[in-house]
Parts: sequence; C-alpha cells; structure tokens
Amino acid sequence: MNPNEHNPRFKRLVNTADMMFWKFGIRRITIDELCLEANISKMTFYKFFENKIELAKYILEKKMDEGIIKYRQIMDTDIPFTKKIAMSVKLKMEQTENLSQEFLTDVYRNPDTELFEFFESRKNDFLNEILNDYSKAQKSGHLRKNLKPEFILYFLNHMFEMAKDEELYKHYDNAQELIMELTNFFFYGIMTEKNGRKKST
Amino acid sequence: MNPNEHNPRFKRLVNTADMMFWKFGIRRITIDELCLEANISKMTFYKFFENKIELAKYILEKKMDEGIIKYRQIMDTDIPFTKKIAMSVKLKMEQTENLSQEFLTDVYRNPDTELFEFFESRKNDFLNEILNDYSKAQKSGHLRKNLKPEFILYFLNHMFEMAKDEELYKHYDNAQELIMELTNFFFYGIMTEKNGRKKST
DNA sequence: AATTAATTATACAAATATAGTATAAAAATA
DNA sequence: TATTTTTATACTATATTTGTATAATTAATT
Repeated sequence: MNPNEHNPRFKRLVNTADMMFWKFGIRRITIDELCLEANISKMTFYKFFENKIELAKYILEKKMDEGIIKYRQIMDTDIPFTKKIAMSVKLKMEQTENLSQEFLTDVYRNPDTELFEFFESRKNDFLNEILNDYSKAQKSGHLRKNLKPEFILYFLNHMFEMAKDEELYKHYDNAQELIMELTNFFFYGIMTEKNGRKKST
Repeated sequence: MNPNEHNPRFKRLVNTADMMFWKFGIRRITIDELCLEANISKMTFYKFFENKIELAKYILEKKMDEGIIKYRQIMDTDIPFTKKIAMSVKLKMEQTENLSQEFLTDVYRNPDTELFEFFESRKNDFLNEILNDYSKAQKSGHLRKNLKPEFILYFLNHMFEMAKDEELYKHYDNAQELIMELTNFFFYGIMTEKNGRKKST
C-alpha cells in the first residue's frame, strides 16, 4: 500500500531493483546503478526510499505477500482438503525453485540484522498461518490426530533439501520423479485413511 | 603455460574466479571475496597475479584458447568440408549461448582498455585464422568463388543476432527451428553446387 | 503565460569499501 | 632442524558509495 505504487518512476525503480537484486544480490548493486538503469535521478530514489535496505524490504515484502496470497487462494477455494495440500506443496516447490540464492544470501548475511529480522518475522507469521490451517484440518478429521502440526512444517521444509540431495537423486531417473515420490510420501503420511490413504499398496 | 598451473591453490583461485566472474561480471567481485571463496590468503593471490585484471585476462585467454582448439580439431579432422562448416557453425552457436553477458560487459566497459584490447586482439587472430581457412577452401573449390570470405564472417556474426530477433522468431515454432533455418541458409549460401547445394527444392 | 511542483544534474563531504603491502606467526616441506 | 610456503593481521592510500544541498530543467496546474 505504498502511495507511490502507481508512479511510473517508482515502478521502474522497483522493477529494476527486483531484477538486479534477484540476479546479483543486494550488496553488489549500488544506488547509482539502480538509478541509471531505472532512468531516474538519485534524488528521486531518496524521495521513495530511505536507503537500499528499505527498498529491498519493500521488494521482499511484495514477494512474500504474493506467496501468501496464492496460498490463501488455494486454502479458500472450495476443493477437497487433500487437493489443497497437494496444491500448496506444489506452490512451495515452485517458490523454492524460483528462489534467488543471491538475494537470500544477502538477506541473511546483511551486517545489520534489519532485513533478516524483517524476513524472519514475516516468515513466522506465514508459518503460523499454515500451522493453524493444519491444526484446524486435524480437528475436523482431515489429518491424522497422532501427528504434531509442527512436524509437518519441519518435514515440509526438509522435503526441498531432500529434493536436491545427490545421494537420493541417484535412485531416480529424473528430478520430477523424486519430487513426486516425496510429495506422495508427505501426502499419505499426514492424511487419515478416509482422506487419502490407501488401505494397502 | 603458467608455471603455477598445477598448484592446487592456483587452480582453486582460477576456478572460483571463473565461476564468479562468469556469473556476476568482473567489477562486482573483489579480491577479498575471491580469496575467501577459494580459501587462500590475499598474499597468495598476489603471488599468482598482479591484480584482478590480470586474472581475468588469464581466464579469458583460457576460454578463447579452448574455443580455438575445438575449432582446429574440427578443421583438422578428415571429414568432408561441408561437414566441417556445419560443425564449426554449431560450435560457434554453442559458444554464443554459453557466453556470459556479465563477463563480456565488463570486458568491454572496463575503464582502462586493457582487457578489451587483449580480447579484441585475440579475437582478430582467431577471425584471421577462420578467414584463411575459408580462403583456402575457396581456392580448392569448396566454396563459391564469387563470395568474399569477409562476407562469410560478417554473416556468421550476424546469424547469432538474427537467432535472437523477436520479429523473426515469431514465424517459427521454436528456437531450434529458426537456428536450423539460418544454418541451412548459411550453408547453402556459401557452398558450390557440387559441395552441398541442391539443384532445386 | 505565469506559477507551482516534480525531476534532474552537479557537486560535495562523510562514511565505507577495496587494493595492495609489510610483518610476524603458523604450517608445510625438505 | 632449517627452509620455504602460506596465512593472519594490520595498516595506508585509493576508490567507491552514500546521502544531502543546490541550482537548473522540465512538466503540470492554475
């Protein structure tokens, strides 16, 4: 809800920064460079943002909000819960793939912890929302009762590391196959029988 | 033929620099960063290279030499000349694809013209070698006589721009198809009839 | 057309980052 | 052990970057 959201210079700046931060990380990009590329003067930059970190924060916030919105769209749709899980796993998978290592590295290693704290706090809000959704699903009988929602989150996060594990990958023909295996494992692992589990395989 | 070629620290440094320059360009990478990443001390860096530009020059030279060697391998093989042309076009195509825009931008925009001049001079040597090969082929009747070898080079260079032209690309289903079209056009355009041209299509 | 507002261009001081060197300690090698 | 290589640290001189102040341009509004 930035009041400058429709200002063409503002948009140009944010888009340029988004692209460049994503590609090179935050610390490698100078404000002068951004202004040159976005074709605005430095004074205009400082009209919009206090400094580079605030700009990065704005971009990060936007990206995270997009993810949350997509997640909520899935959860609010009137489809079976099993389908919701499958779709949200797929969503997280895609988002993990699109993640820029350069951007994230700078978020985590930024000397002052500002960006990092901002990111972590937002991430926690999001995780709590997911946790809440899973808890509700558990109460309404969609998920196994003898399963801590925190474990689900933990497993979900580690799924993506597993998807990149060389040792594990060896046993599959391609990445897609391994991802399917993990998703299925997760899927059947959390569901109650009536909601997705096969009685025997 | 650097005497340090087999020194593990030297190798680590060069490999790290290769990767990082390729990804981020030269100017964005500091010597400290390279040393940290390659796990060597700064003093060791300066044992191997006078400065960052010399290191970049070494890497650029290596990359260009690799290309030239591959080209010569093709030209020295005992295969029909038509095949040689097709293979060397494919080689150039691949090399153009692998080109790092970040690396090249820094080569061209480096404030002191050192790297640029080094690159251009090497490139010219290479172009002359190709020119020479085409001239010989022309004399031995593999190429049309009424065709300046310089035109071939010019066309070859512009083929790769054409391959990326949005307007042109529209008319093809995929990139491969357009590339084939261009290669064939080039191929039949330079050959004498007996060496590749179809009498009618 | 005159006034007002927004944007740029330029220059600048202060802060920060980087390059390159000197030195002593530590590690590896002979 | 003696010798060589490598590192760690500290430091100076540059170079770069930040953030601001100012006047000049440009665009928008009255």
